[in-house]
Amino acid sequence: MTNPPHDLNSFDRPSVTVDVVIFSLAMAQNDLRVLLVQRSREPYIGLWSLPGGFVHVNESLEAAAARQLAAKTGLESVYIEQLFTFGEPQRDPRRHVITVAYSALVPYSIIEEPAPNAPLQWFSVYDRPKLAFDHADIVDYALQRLRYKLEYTSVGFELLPNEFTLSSLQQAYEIVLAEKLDKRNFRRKILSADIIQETGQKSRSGEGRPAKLYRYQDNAVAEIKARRLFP
Amino acid sequence: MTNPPHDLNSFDRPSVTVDVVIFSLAMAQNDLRVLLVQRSREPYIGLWSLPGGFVHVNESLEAAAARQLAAKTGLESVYIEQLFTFGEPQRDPRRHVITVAYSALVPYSIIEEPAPNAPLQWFSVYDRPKLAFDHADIVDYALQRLRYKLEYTSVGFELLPNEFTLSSLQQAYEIVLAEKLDKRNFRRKILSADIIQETGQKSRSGEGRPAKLYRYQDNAVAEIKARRLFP
DNA sequence: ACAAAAGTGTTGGTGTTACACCCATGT
DNA sequence: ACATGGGTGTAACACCAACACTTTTGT
Repeated sequence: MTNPPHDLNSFDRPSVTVDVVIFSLAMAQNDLRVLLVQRSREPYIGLWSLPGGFVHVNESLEAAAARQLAAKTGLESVYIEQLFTFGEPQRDPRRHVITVAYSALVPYSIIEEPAPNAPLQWFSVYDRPKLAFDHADIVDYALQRLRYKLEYTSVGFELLPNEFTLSSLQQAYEIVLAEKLDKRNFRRKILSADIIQETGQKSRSGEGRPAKLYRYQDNAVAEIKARRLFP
Repeated sequence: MTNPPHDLNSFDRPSVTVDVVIFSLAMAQNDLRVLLVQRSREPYIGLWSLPGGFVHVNESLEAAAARQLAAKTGLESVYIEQLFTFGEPQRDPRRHVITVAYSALVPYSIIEEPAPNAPLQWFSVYDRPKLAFDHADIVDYALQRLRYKLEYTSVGFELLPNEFTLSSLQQAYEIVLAEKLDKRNFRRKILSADIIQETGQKSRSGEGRPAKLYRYQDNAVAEIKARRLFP
């Protein structure tokens, strides 16, 4: 989002915003969602856009991104990562605004659903409305990057609650990658990567055999071995 | 480089620069070099720093980076890539300056050596002077990224002239990765990637058997197959 | 003829994919 | 007892790493 400043002076330098692509999973709907805000003023009034805003002076970029995230979700310590900086002069029709794009991963179902007509909604990344500015490019880029990182790092765990079953982890991977994975191969690879541990508990959610619950060993997103998780 | 503006007003928003890590190979010295400029004013006067400067209004980031590159090297159409954006408020002791770091690869020996006391010099990335601001971090990051991309894309060709031998290509890889590679495996992998073609010519540089010359097929830096070039 | 660099194959090991059935629980 | 989802092993194949000698040229 690139709101106008309160004074409309034209400065001789571009200004800087952050925009945050906030992803979360809707496991029940088998869907990857992104949080969008509806613009209340020109330009692009009524269109949806990424949460974002100006970087304050003496505020780090990551702090600015975290501030946007906290403002929209109330969440503070979630995974957040710089993506890319978009600076085409015409990306904002009013004046030159450079935006540093961030991506955040919010654990599944941590946030309650907004009211149906709220100006803040979750949308499927696979079926989203027309976005303001170049935000569609930013979301596309973020998705591509998320998929890529899912394959060779352990970011995937950031989308799940602390304790999870291997099936739900696999489902998360399948939703993001938009493809089916082989159950046995998936389990072997995750287990052999040695990054999760059993909690000793079992989930008993409805029917079927209860599944072992696992915990991610480390909060840091580490490279998984030398090789990709799913080539 | 983050020069002060001519007026020293303190604005209420951070300003934006680009800094460019310009790499080139010194094949004869088996060295990877980076182009640095010596600062002529405070802060960090006398220290070396990356070529850089403010992004003009209505100028794209990539254009600003290309402008810096052309100003220092005279080169226009070389490989240039956005790396990361550094925005810690204290990275410039004067005021908040956000810099978008770019990396450029300049073909081997395209540029003449500057005069010995010029304020613009090539330095070995492995043995470089103390750098101003956070530029040492930026160079480290650029080197890490270059190594990484070398492994799974074809950026390596950007460091060589249009026509090259497999031995010189291997030498380029060895310099950047700072490790020896197996000749037979290297050749097999490059040739099977199907991204270079024989020119039909041979290099006859001094002693030894003349080597076939190859040309890179495509100017675009493409992913090489699904797998890394050198895992 | 010899020094120097170019060029060339094979083998063992490791990782990856594809694939089908039994197990524990709730109804 | 049956429906539901959890959990497990193996065999063929592809890719990778390690390794040494022959060829072509200049001197």
